[in-house]
Amino acid sequence: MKIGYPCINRSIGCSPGRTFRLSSYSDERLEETVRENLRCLAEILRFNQRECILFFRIGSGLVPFASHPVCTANWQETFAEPFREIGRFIREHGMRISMHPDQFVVINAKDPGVVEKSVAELRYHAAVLDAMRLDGTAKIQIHVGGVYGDKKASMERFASVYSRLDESILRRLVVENDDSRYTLADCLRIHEETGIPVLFDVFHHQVNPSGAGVAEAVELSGATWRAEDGIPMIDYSTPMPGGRKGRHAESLDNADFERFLAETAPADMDIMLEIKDKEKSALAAVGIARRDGRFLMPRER
DNA sequence: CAGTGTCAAGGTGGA
DNA sequence: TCCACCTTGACACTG
Repeated sequence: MKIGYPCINRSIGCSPGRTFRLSSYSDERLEETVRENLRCLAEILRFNQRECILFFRIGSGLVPFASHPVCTANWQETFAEPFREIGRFIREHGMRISMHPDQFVVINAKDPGVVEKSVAELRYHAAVLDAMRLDGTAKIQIHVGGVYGDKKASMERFASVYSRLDESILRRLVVENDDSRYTLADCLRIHEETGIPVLFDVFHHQVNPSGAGVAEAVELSGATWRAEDGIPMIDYSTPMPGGRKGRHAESLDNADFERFLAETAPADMDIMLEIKDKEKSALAAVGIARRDGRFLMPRER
C-alpha cells in the first residue's frame, strides 16, 4: 500500500503546474516554464520520499499546451535528461505515479474532432511517462465521458475508440467511475468489453452509487487489474462538511479513513487522497495506515 | 501590490 | 439555442 496526493504540494513554495496564457505562447516561454515545472516536480518528489509518501499524481499542466497545435517545441528532446533523471528517482525509491487528464478528454465524444483532440492529449500524457522511462504501472486515469442520451451506445463508442489507441496509451489507461454519469457498474461492464482496468473512486461511488458496498467495490475493481498494471489504485476523499454536493473535503477525516481501511482489509491498493490540503492529509494518512499494518515503510518493503 | 476576472479544450440541464 | 455550472489553480489585468 502506497499513499499519495495529487499534483501540487502546498508547503514547498513552488508549483509544477505553472502556465501562461495561450496568447503569450512562444517556444522560449514554454521552455522556461517547463524547466521550472520539472525542477519543482523533482523537489516535490524529494519531499515525498523523505516523508514516505510514495504515490503521486503528476499534474497535466507540466508541459502547458503540449497537445495544442500552437506547441511546436520539441520538449521531449530538450528536456530528455531531466525527465530521465526524475524517472530514475521514482524507480529508485519505489514510487508510484499516476496522471489524470481533465474533463476535456472525452474519447467517446460524438464529434470526431473532440475524439482526435482527446487522443492527442492522451498521447501527451503517455509521452511524459515514457520520457521518464516509467513502465505500465504508471497509470493515466480518465472518465468514460458523455452519455448523449444513450448510455449503451456511448459505452460502445468508448470501447471502440479504446481498442484503436496506441500501445503506449493502452498499457497505461484506466477508467474511473464519475460522480454523475458512469457508475462503478458501468465501468466494470466496460472492463468486460475491453479489458481496461477500473480505478475505483470511493467518493464518486457515494455520490453516484451502483449497488456494491465499499469493500465489494474495492474487490471488484481490484480484480480488473492485471499483474503488469501493478497494485490497483483507488481515489479516496470525503465530502466537504456542509459543502455543496461533489465538493472535496478540506482535510482528511481521520475516522472515516480508518473505517475505510478496516472495511477493505486485507486488500492491497495504492490510495490517492483527493483532499484539498494535499500533502498534509497524506502525512496523516500514512500515520493511520501504518497503524493499520498494510502500509510498510520503505526499509520494511 | 492586492483583488479579481478569466483561462484551450466538454457535458449537462435549466431557462 | 443559450448560458450557468461543474472544480480549480494560477495568470495577468485593474485600480
